[in-house]
Amino acid sequence: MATRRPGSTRERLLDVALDLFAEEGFRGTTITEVERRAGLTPGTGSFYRHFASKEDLLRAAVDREVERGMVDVEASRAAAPTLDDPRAQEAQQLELLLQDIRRFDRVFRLLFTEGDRVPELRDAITTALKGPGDQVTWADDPLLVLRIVALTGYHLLTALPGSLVDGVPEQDFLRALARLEVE
Amino acid sequence: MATRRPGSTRERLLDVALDLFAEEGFRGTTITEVERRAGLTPGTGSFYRHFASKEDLLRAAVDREVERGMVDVEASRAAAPTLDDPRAQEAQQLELLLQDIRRFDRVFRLLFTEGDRVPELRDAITTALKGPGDQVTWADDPLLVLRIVALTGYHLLTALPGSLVDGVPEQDFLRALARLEVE
DNA sequence: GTCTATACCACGATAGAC
DNA sequence: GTCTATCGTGGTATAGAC
Repeated sequence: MATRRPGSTRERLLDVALDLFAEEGFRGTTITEVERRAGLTPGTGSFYRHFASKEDLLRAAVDREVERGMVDVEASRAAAPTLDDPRAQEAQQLELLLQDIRRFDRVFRLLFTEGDRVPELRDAITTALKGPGDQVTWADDPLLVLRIVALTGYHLLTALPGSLVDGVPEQDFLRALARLEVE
Repeated sequence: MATRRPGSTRERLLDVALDLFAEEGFRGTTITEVERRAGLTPGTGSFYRHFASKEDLLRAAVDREVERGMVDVEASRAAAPTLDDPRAQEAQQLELLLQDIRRFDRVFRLLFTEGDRVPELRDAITTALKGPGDQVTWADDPLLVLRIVALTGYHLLTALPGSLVDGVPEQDFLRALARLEVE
């Protein structure tokens, strides 16, 4: 071992793998770099004592992240105070939704870049992300769908310096979204 | 030459490069595949008679695409009929904006995936995309910014089967966007 | 301007000592 | 469970004949 870091080696491998896959893409991520960041000697195949292949690592990392993310989303809902004012309630809902989107940022990026290459990945994520019971549909609530779509666009554009939403305070954007109405 | 295709070899190389880079990413794209699709014998270095390196190809492909895109955007504006009804005008504006976003789809994806790796790429695209005179800002027109952000989200989510906007007809979405008002 | 051939290296993966 | 050493593959790039 080189730098001792918290968690089992397997867990550390999953941690760094998700970061790397999301930032560099599947092909852009090298096992050597994964080993390095996990505190193993880079270039040695120590990695393969924990996972069968690079693809195996990708699947395991995404699986764990989706599960964790869903737990977090549920927890944030449970922890949110119940508000009387329907306006405040709506504002809170938007804030939570943006939180959710951000929570799934890495898995989301992976979905865009590697979704076609690993179809089961796409299926696993999309079915997980919309959850079992509380499906939002365009037919039921177009305004809500529109808001989520806008939040997604906001989140993605925020990652691009120099884009439209550069310097738009989050609170302002959320407030504008909350005040939208279909005329 | 294998399959004779229109345009000079250099142009064909740029064509296929943009597709491949956008779909497979920079590292996921191989010179061999570029050669194959351009009608050259794969695996031979014929490519290098036209470009100095793979990075050179990326820059050239993006440069050409941004220039072409801007021409197309201007042309679509010039070709659009002038409408009297302000409602119809707004609807038309949204349709044109969605067209623009789609026009830049490949360059947009590249911006997301390779923006950090090639910073000048990001700068070139972002400055080009907002154009010189007609900058839209949050302070000036928040509703318009919000609409563009929503269109961007819609465009990106459309690429993901099983997502929220799956099966939402474009016309419905545009109409809803057009009828939005800040209460 | 395209091909043949090849140098060179990075990467995924395995075998085996400790 | 980590290291040393190594194999095989495939990818960027170059030299040179045609």
